[in-house]
Amino acid sequence: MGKGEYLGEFEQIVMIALAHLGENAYGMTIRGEIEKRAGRSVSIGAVYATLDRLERKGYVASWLADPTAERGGKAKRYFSLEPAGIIAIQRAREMLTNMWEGLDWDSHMRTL
Amino acid sequence: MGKGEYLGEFEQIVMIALAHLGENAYGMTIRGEIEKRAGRSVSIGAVYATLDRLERKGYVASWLADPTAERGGKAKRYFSLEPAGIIAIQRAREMLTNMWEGLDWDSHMRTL
DNA sequence: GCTATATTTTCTATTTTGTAGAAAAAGGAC
DNA sequence: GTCCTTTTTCTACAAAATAGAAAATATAGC
Repeated sequence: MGKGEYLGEFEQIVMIALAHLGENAYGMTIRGEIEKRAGRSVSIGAVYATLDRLERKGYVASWLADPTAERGGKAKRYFSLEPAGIIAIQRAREMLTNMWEGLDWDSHMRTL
Repeated sequence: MGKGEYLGEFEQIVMIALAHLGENAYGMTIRGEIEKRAGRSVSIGAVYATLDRLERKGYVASWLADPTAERGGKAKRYFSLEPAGIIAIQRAREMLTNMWEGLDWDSHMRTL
């Protein structure tokens, strides 16, 4: 895609989920947030692969947390939005808004 | 992607452009509409590749027109949205709306 | 008819995204 | 130490995005 200039569909979804979760964003909660809001099941592998790509692009940051004493398990890796990521997701949103703007959608509804 | 269950980012853009253009949607005008609204330059190859994919999925239909006497050139291939396409693009829009809904975006603006 | 020119679509190749799911880590409980 | 539980890693592959040169094909002029 040129050089990854624009956010893909799933990348957008992941970033918005991150924004909603705030301090509590890590693999499993991110996946849950997406399933809840988008009403769409996603594999955990898809979430991490996307998160890794987003991190490489400088849109999100991650760090390992100390293991909490909740009940065992590997340490969580938390994620947060980086300034560049916030700009990117805003841009993606605006672009879509501009695309939809002024559409006389009803004229297409006849076909339904 | 499962089995192409969801629309990709550019697929959405192309379909919305199609909706705006109505009767006058063919390769070149679609590309122009995207550049105008999304403010993003796209190669003609990207447009057609996406249109072909969308047609294979049954989201858009296309047909060759008689060559108009405007000034030579190959016959135009017009495109239009199919009912299934309209449903798909609506769904994609709703999904994104649900993702954005209720986001306390300001709390993230601090970083900017 | 031939040539130049304009318009639009095709084709080919490659990179980036999207996706799944099994395997690996690693801490707590007993 | 062995067995759960939670979470991340890894591997492999399918689909989407993208570019741009090449091919088609019609009109105009001579």
